[in-house]
Amino acid sequence: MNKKEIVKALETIAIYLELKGENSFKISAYRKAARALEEDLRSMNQIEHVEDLPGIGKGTASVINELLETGQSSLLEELKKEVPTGLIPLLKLPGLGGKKLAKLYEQLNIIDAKSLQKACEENRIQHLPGFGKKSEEKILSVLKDFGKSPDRFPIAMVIPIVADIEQQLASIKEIDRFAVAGSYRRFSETVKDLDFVIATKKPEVAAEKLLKLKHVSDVIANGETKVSVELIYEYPIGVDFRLVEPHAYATALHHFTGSQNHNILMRQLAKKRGEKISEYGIETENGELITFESEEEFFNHFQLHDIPPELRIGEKETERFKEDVDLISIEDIKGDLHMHSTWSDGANTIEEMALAAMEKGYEYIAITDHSQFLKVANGLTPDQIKQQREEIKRLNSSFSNFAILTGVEMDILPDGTLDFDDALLEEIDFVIASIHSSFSQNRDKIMQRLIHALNNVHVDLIAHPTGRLIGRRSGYDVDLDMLIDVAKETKTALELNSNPNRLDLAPKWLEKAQNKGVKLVINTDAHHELMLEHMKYGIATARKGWVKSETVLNTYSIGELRKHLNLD
DNA sequence: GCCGTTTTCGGCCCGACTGTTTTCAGTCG
Repeated sequence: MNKKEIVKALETIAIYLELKGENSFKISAYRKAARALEEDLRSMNQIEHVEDLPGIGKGTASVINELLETGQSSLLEELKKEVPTGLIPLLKLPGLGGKKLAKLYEQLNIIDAKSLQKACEENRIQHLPGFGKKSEEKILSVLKDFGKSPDRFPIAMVIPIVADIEQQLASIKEIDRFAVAGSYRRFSETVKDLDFVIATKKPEVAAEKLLKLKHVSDVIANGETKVSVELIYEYPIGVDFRLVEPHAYATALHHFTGSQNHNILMRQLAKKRGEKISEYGIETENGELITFESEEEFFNHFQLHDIPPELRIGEKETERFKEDVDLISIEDIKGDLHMHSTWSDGANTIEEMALAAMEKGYEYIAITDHSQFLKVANGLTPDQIKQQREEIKRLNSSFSNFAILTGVEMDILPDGTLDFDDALLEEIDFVIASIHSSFSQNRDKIMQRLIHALNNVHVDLIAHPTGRLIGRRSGYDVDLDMLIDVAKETKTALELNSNPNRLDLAPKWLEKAQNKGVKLVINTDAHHELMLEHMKYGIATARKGWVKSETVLNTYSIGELRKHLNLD
């Protein structure tokens, strides 16, 4: 059994224990053990004694060892016999947790959604202790929408929603300051709901106005400090607003940004010092409440450097940020090396793209229109590439302190060959190779295609290496460890595509690539001048992978870049 | 179930809201 399967088994055990209404610390012990395994970089056969990992003790170690030896867990098998499988999806219903479901199973023999609905309709639930008429009505109503809308939303889908909410919040005059928090602020790939922290001296008035926001379809909670609503855009999405007094804004923002596990780490840290963290501030031993102007000051209080939201994952950040951590930031970016113009499927001319890039303070861009194979995107023929070079030459002569590199995003064809021959590629400043076809080929064939491209001396970059679209398609079957190794051998860079639908490569692989000495390029793949703005999403993703600016080619000055690409 | 410079028992992050109670359990983040 491999690590992934063991982690899955431990998590499944935790779910079953939850459904039995077990002690919550016991449940989280199994989850902790699963996390401990996941975080350890070694594979199962490289770990000699699992018990040595923090968070794994006698009990969970014996489960792990049994899984390793027999491929089964007697505990899990036993639990499966005791607890009906149909209860598991019901844990996702809002308002129903393990304890309540355990009660429903024991008292009314409810084993799945169907029997739960029946019991509600027959009014058998309202008589149970701890339940009432309202609980019954609520369960019926959540059952109705069960499974209708997606579990989590891809980040790209909620970006415009957040912008819309922010715009409305800005117009409420009782709100002093506000910010989006939660997994959106941490820039997770997908988010379940949205959180906003609001500083106000008039919480009642502000709360009232929040209930009148556009798209509000339901009010989930309406308290003094928390307003929870459902908004309907394409799908219904939950939005929590937390109202705090202005002086508590920084600690509240930290608290509601999370992650949950990051907060636990911070609170454990505080506890060791005899202090207590809550959203309202830090309570010292003598009962004094300290608040802060900024999150940075809050972290400094614990002798930590400012931990950016993207890295608040609850793993090693409280250790690593004892020191100053060198991470890439948006100011380091000096150019963008993947974008399209009206020559293929872009919306703006080359000149417009260049002007927009200058506006952002860049030193250079590369124009990388599609190659001839990609007919749907109006891919360029060799002749057109040559004509385009003339236009770029003309434009360059009119610029001072800015350069356009000639480029192409060349298709790696289904048979593994490249769309242009070497003689043409030789003349192009920046050559990107990428896959846009035959996604369903097996791993061997996909790797054969990628490796052929990597081995071509003219290819400078592999774009969106996995082809994934977050929440929509998983991409083609790439052996990423092998891709990284071959990229290192051939001195080819790998792309971090900043388009929020892609974010490809993902942070874990960026970290691996950087550790192996592979260079990265963070590009927007803009098809419109406004999409040059997507760079910030790439930066956030890079920071999640602990990427340093020296790893990233488009932090180089134009001189350094030309030298690296052997253009002079 | 895990853990230990308040150690082998008794804690385990902390608080808001709801719906049930009549002081609190369960759920959620």
